[in-house]
Amino acid sequence: MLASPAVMGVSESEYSIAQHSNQAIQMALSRTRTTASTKPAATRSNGGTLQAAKAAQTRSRLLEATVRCIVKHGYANTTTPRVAKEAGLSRGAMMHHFENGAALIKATIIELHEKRLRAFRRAAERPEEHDVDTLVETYWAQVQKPAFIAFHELAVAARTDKELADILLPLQEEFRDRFNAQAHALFPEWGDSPTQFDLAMSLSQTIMEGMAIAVQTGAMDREKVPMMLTHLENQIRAIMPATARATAGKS
Amino acid sequence: MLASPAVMGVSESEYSIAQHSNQAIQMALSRTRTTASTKPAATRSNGGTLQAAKAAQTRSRLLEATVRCIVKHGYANTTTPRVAKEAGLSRGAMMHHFENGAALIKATIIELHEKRLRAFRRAAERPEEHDVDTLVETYWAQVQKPAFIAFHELAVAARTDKELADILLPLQEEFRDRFNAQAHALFPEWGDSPTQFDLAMSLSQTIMEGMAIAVQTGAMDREKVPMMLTHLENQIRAIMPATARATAGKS
DNA sequence: AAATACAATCAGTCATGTATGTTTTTATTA
DNA sequence: TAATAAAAACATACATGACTGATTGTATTT
Repeated sequence: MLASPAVMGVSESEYSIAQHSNQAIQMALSRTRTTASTKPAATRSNGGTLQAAKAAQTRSRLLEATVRCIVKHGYANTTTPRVAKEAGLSRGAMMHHFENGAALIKATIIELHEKRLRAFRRAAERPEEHDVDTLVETYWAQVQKPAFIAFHELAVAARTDKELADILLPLQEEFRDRFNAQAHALFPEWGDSPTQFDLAMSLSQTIMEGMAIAVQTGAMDREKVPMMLTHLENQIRAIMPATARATAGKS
Repeated sequence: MLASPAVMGVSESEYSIAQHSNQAIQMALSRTRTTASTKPAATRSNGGTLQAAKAAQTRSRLLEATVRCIVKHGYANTTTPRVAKEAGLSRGAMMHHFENGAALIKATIIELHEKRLRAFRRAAERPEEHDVDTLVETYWAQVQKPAFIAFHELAVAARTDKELADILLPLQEEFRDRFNAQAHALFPEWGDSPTQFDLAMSLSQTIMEGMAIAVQTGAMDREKVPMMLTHLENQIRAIMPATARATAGKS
């Protein structure tokens, strides 16, 4: 709706730059290739052949470019030419790896989803940082990263885009479930208080995700964040069952 | 990006229906006109002339249609032909009232902004309903209405759209200020506890707005809403200064 | 040589802004 | 007061630019 044509049109020179950087990447890849033949397992993760490795790398570059585009320009302005440019590839080459835009988006969503779950798992694998404060700050850091921003951008778009919703909603449900499972593993002490646990989890997610969006969209001042996080931490400790308070609480 | 061309094309018949309903409205307006000449102040709110009333009505129809489009199809798919169709008007007629898409969006934002503030003021003007529970439920009802959904849709789009941001961000700041002023008027008892007041306000907005978005986008189950609202209400009462607890609290 | 990665080009569709008609309302005056 | 010119509301048509999917062509790998 509100997009001035002059701004939309990308200059020819910019395209050339992209093409140029593309060639640079190609050269770098060629060099990698010659050395890679001696250690196949490292780069040849997929089919074992060189082309497969190249394809996998290009695919991954495209997915990363898609996420960058969504974060920088929004989902609506993430067009196939733009992603190709961002990846330093021609659109034709891109269409070779993903038969259409929908395929690219779908692959990106799945990749994003797994990225978020991996990040969450890594956080869980640090038993020395299982106190409430650290976990809150860790999740707060997460919701400010590109993966979450892109995910929210997609979630908003999916509200009015059935095709997107069909891909995204099942994944969101899976994320919620796995998120909950991880959280249970993190806090075995809450096992006998499922209601409180549920409240603490919902509260954490709502406040931190809501705040991240509010700050991103200018609905809230950044200055209020520390106050809110501190309050949330205290709240979680207050909700916590007395048995757990000794192990995970600090206050 | 992900929009199948077949779905995008709107059938001819739908357009005809819009045209027809348009004529119906015109006829209704004509009838109003003959009677309106006896009581000019009612319908001729603007310049006093009949055309002015007609223009105002059409303008308002266009703004409402824009909001409906944003809510139904998302900001990105809110195109000028779509809005015109939704309003039952030709695109040319629409361009007569708003010289371009930007003007329409800007007017819509201002209208939305004032609508939200009016709704908030109405809530404030009921001294009999100034207890915490009622206020929370009132605001919760607000953030589920089209005005808030559209506003969020615009806020997300503005993150990556400078032109939109230039219109929206100043208005958002104004909204925050007016919102705060209204809230102060609502709770004079908190006057001597600005820090607590700030926390209670931020908490309320973050939780309810965040939850509304989360529910809308499928990130959260609707079932968890009552639990969260109850908790928020209790929280506000806990944060409240002791002097106020007697008047506005229910415990 | 067959297949795969990649590039370039084309036709179709849609949105945007603008220019040009048509009808209705308002103002003016005979 | 009836006729009419000016203005405003509304409709239609056109030119431009962008994205999409598809086709065709080239170089590299197997």
